[in-house]
Amino acid sequence: MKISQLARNAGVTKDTIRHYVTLGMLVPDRDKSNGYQIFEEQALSRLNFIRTARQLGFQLGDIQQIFRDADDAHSPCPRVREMLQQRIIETRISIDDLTALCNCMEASMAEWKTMPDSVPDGHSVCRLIESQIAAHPSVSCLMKAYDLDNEGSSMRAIL
Amino acid sequence: MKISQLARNAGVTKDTIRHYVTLGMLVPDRDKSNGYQIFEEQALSRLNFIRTARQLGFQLGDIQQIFRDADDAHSPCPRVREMLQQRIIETRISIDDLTALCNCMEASMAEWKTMPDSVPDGHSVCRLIESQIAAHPSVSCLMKAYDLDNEGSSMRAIL
DNA sequence: CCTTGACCGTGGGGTTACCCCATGGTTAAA
DNA sequence: TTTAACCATGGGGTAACCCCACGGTCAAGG
Repeated sequence: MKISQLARNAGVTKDTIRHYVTLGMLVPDRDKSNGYQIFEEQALSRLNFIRTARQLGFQLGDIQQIFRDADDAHSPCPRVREMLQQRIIETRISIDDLTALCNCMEASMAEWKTMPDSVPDGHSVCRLIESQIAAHPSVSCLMKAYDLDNEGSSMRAIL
Repeated sequence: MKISQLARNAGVTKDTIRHYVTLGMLVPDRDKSNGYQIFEEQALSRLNFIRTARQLGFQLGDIQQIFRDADDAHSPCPRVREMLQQRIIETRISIDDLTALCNCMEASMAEWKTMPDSVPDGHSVCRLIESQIAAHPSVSCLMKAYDLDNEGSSMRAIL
């Protein structure tokens, strides 16, 4: 199989395949006459594996590690379980962060409903955004979103 | 103010400030004797503005546009309202995507509870992940997460 | 006066998972 | 034989920085 056919079969772009080849995640044979990459059926399984793992939240580095484990005849499964658990935790944090962001944005939109458009002068660029700059600037937005205390010290400890 | 003091006052790194300077978002004076960057009080307001806008989900490119508007004495506010609305939509989509991913990961973890660790052979790398490769591979995971139909044609249209 | 440590600027590479372009060679069909 | 489709390679770009190294500058203590 040449690269275009593999790409079609796997539903990825040629660039993606080339990227995996440079990372050593796919190792094609070469047609000696012209240097073309020749992929076996196994490459398709690998691509399916990679796609599935990526859908599960694994990064390419993780997947490379899994392949290395497998090449050493070690079971990658314990590591896979650990990594997935970690990804779940990270993903939950991302969701919480984005939810806080969304709340923050919606609160701002609501506040802005009653505010006029300002013309910038030397001191002000955009009063809408400036209205959101608070006394404890580094934590104000998240404090709003999370409804934390006024002092914000616990939050600052986290940040 | 020199860069370190500005960084301390604003709660960002020197590299961040340098980054903004190269993007033209901050324009320091120069000490002619040694070339050091000299920042005025206004730079601090700008950094607060940038941080707040970033917390609201704006990208640096958006913020540059806002600054350009303000420099032209146009009110950036209408654009800011539009952009924030768009960011809210995008953020909601991201949250939905991550939630689907999280459901997918948790479903896999649950399925794997009863599965043993496999030793890799020529055909299998990790049976845990391979158990998730489905008949319609490009949509299987999202289909599960969204509980879509078996055929998956509508999903494929989206992808 | 000299040393030492903290500061400064510049330039370059790295991160993630690719995408896009240009160049030049190859192949298969008409 | 032309021509369109394919191939490899190399390089640059994405977002928002972080980190390192090199070499110059400055201020305080001995």
